[in-house]
Amino acid sequence: MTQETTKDRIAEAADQLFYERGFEATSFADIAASVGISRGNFYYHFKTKDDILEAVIARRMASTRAMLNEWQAEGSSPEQRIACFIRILIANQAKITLYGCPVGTLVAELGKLDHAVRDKANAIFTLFRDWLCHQFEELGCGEGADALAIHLLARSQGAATLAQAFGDVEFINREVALMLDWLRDQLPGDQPA
Amino acid sequence: MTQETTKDRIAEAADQLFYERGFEATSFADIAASVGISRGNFYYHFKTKDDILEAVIARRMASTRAMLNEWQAEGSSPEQRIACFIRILIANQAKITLYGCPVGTLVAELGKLDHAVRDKANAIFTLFRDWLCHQFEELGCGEGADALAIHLLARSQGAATLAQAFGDVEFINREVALMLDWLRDQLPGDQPA
DNA sequence: AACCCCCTAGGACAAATGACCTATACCACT
DNA sequence: AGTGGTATAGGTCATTTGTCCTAGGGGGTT
Repeated sequence: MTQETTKDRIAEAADQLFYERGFEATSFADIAASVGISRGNFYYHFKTKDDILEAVIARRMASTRAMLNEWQAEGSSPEQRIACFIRILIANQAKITLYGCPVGTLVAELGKLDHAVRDKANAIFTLFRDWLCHQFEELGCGEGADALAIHLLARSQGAATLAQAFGDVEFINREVALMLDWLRDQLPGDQPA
Repeated sequence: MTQETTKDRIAEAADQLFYERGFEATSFADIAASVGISRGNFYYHFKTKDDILEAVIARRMASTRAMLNEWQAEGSSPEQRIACFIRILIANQAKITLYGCPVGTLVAELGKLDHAVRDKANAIFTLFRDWLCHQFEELGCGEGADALAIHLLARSQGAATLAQAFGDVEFINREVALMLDWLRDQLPGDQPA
C-alpha cells in the first residue's frame, strides 16, 4: 500500500474537475480548493496547467490500460471482452448522463483549442481502438477488425453524447442492448438470421 | 434582399467562433475583431455574453428548421428525407473532421458548465429528434419511431466525434454507408434478408 | 546543535476578460 | 438649421487566471 502523495491527490482532483467542468473552465484555484491546499503548494508540484493536464491524461491512460488488462486476464472469450467494453456505459451511466464520456468530451475540447496535448488525449481513444481491433481479430474478423473497432467506439460515443444531452438513463440501456445484438451479428461462425 | 445588419454579422461571426473554438474559449475581443468593429459597438448590440449565445442558438435553430423544411418540401419519401439527414455528415465532413458536430459539441460544453442556456441548445437536438421521429412514423414504425430517431441521432453524433478525434474523413463515409444500410433495414414492408 | 532538503503557505504581478460609460458621428425628419 | 434617435469608437474598472517568488515548518542526517 503505497501512500497517496499530494501530487496524486492533485491529479485525482484535477481529473474529476476536468471531467465535470471541462479543462478550460477549471482553474488552479478550483483544484487547490478541492484538494484543500494552497495555490503555492500546488505550483510546487505542477509548474503549468499543461503539466496537470498531462498528468491527468497519464492517469487515465494507466487506469484504462489496467481495466483492459483486467478484462483480458479473466480467461474469457473475445466477445465477452467486447461485451465488457460495451457495458462500461451501464457501469458509468450516472456520471455519463451528467457529464458525457470523459474521453470524448476531453478530446473534443482539446481539439477545438488546438492544444499541444491533444495527441496524448487522443491516445486514450487509440488505446481502446487497438484493443477492440485485437479482440475482433481474435474473433476472426480479419481485415475488417479495425473498422469494427472504430465503429463500436463511435456507437458508444454517440450513446454517451445523447444520454448527456437528454439526461436519459434508459436510453443508455437501449443502446447497450442494440450494441450487444450487433456484436452477436459480427460473430463469423453464425449464419445470419 | 434584406440588408445584413451589424447585429447579424456579430451573431454570424460568434456562431462560427463558438463552433471552431468553443463558447468559453471565445472572448468578446475575438468576436469584435472577427467582425472588424470595436468592443464598444459590440456591447451596444449585445449586453452580455449569454445574449450572444442565445442569438447564436436562435440562428442555428432557424437554419436547422429551414433545412428540415427544405427536405420536407421536395415531395420526397420519408426514407429519402432521413437519408438527407444522414448525408449531412458528408456535406459537412471537412468541418466535422476539424471541429466535430456544432450541436453536439456545444451541448456537451454547456452541459458541463451547468449553463442557463443549456436547454435552448438542447432544443436543437430535440428539433432533429422530433423531425426524425415524424419521418419514422410516416414510414410506419409506429411506437418505435422515437427510439429509432434518437438512435440515429446517436449514430450520427458518434461518427462526428470519432471523425474529429482521428481526423479521418474516410471513416465518415463508411459510417454514412452503414447508417443508410440500417435505414433500409427499418423499412417495415421489407422482409429481412 | 547545525545543516539540508522536501513540502507548504500566502502573497505579488501582469495579462486577459466581461462589463460598463461617455463622446462623437451619422441620418432622418421637422 | 436644429433635434433626436441610432450606431460606432475608445477608454475604464473590477475580477479572475496563470505564473512566479519568498518565507517558514518539519524531519532526518551529521
